[in-house]
Amino acid sequence: MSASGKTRVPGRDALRDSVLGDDLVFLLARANALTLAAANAALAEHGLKARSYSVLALAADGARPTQRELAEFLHLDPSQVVALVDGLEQRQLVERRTDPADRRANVLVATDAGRDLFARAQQAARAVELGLLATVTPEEHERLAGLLRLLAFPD
Amino acid sequence: MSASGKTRVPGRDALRDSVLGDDLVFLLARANALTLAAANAALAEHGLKARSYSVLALAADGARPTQRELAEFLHLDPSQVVALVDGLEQRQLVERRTDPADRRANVLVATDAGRDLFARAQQAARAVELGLLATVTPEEHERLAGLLRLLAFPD
DNA sequence: CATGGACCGTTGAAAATGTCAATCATTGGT
DNA sequence: ACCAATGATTGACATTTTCAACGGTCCATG
Repeated sequence: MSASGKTRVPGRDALRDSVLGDDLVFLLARANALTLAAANAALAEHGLKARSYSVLALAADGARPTQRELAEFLHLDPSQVVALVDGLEQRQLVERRTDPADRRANVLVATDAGRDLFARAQQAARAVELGLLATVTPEEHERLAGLLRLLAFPD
Repeated sequence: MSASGKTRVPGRDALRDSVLGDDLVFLLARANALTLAAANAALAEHGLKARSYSVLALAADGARPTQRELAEFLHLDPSQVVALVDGLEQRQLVERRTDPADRRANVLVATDAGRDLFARAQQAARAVELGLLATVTPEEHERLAGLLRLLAFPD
């Protein structure tokens, strides 16, 4: 062989060096897909997916979000939140409490069991995240999170 | 008022400061959703979505990818690639050529019209990307791309 | 050179997600 | 007291994802 010590499959990495290799939207989509798959796999043993994990997380740390707020924050349709909360409530991980300040709204609160499960699931989630970024310094890890926050919450 | 000069809606940003605010998987999902929506909106005037744009991009820069390679690279099921290519081929933006080296495989090539459209769409796509990261230095922009590549292509 | 297992693209169906409109109960402004 | 606006819910519909099966082609064996 000629040039360098690269271990690249011919067809595959010609694509990686193509126009899309610099396309942020594409990189984001692909990174998200892989990352999501890893997270779902890790959360499966707790009976959760990334979605239900997120809802449980927000219920578990006492923010007392309404379903509307959940929908906005998770970028979901309110009807999807209904289904998600239904699932968690049936498993007694979470309770709907009508907001005393606005009786149309339901506020989400985690049960003890919910907090327990979340604590365990969170460990798994953190392990995945560290595994994904194992090759990167903690500073870069945090920098990535910061830049993603900019994209995720454009004020 | 009391503490700081923050302009935060009470309910909304309590969530942002919750556990999920540091969760890479969540940030990635949300950033991806917003970014994808912006890209789709911008590409719509060219009759494309992020998906078809990606396929067209890979066909247009002469990498001559097979559909299998496309599927792997775009993290899609081969059957989805069929539909995507069907659409582009019907619009005469792309051609299927059976790979002379392996007559099972189709190689994708952009037509002149396809390259033209891609050139225009690419400008729109770049504008979106710059708009999304307008508040960030070019160095940080590139750093973000680099970190996302790590997640998107874990070798 | 014949054969069989693996691979490519295609099809079709099933499951999961995303999107939307209509409804009921409640709220808050006038 | 009224009425437009809002939160949750339901049900319908479109889109996306995932999977299994198939015909055509390749290639490593015998």
